[in-house]
Amino acid sequence: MNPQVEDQMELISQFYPGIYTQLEPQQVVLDLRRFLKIEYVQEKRNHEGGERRAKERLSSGGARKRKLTPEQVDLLELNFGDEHKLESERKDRLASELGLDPRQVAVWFQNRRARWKCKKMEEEYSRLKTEHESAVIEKCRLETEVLKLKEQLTEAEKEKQRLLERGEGGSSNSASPSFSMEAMDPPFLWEFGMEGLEAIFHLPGNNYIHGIELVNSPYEM
DNA sequence: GTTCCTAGCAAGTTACATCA
DNA sequence: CTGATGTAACTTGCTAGGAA
Repeated sequence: MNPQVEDQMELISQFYPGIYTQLEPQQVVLDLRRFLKIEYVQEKRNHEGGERRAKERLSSGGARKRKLTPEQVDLLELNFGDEHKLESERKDRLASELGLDPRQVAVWFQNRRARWKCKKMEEEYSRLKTEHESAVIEKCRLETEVLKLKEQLTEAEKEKQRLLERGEGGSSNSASPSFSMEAMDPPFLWEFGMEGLEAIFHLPGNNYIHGIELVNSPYEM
């Protein structure tokens, strides 16, 4: 038998006399470590505390994983609803009321806090996801609007160019090749009537814009 | 001030019960 | 029987308080 197993057997024989004698030592060590979870290595740092806890666990039933009754869970949930933290006094009182080990109550609260946090994170994720999706939709809508406006701007500029060319052809006093509001005398504009003006400055949906400002728009291609 | 012990917690993991 | 799921119990690493 290797020294470590020997040590473990000694430890086990102290706590659980009579149990190991009927079985192979290796099997006893494996089984007891499995079912009673004797933290041999960890107990080195806190040996006495570990022994005490191991004994407490054995005295309170030994076997692990006992499903709590609905009544026990109800009372625990009720207490958790009041306060997520569990001070020592409340833990002992609850354990006594429920007929459980105080450690079980502590473990239940730890697990319950973990589940609560997990659920909160899921809710937060869901909320952020919805927000993100709304933002993406709004971004698409705005991009589409920008495209439409660019098209309208292009059309307006083409129309402006056509009008300028017609103006140049019919009048010899217009020397400036570039378009500007200042360069256009009111009589010149009025020559084309209201239809000509609207072709330049009117946008569908009652959106009137300033031609010059749109030319310098940040959305310009 | 330092060391040791104890208790509690979060995060991650394991083991078991239950169900489809 | 088996895989998925929920959860009790455990492990690890850390912190804090009290006693020696």
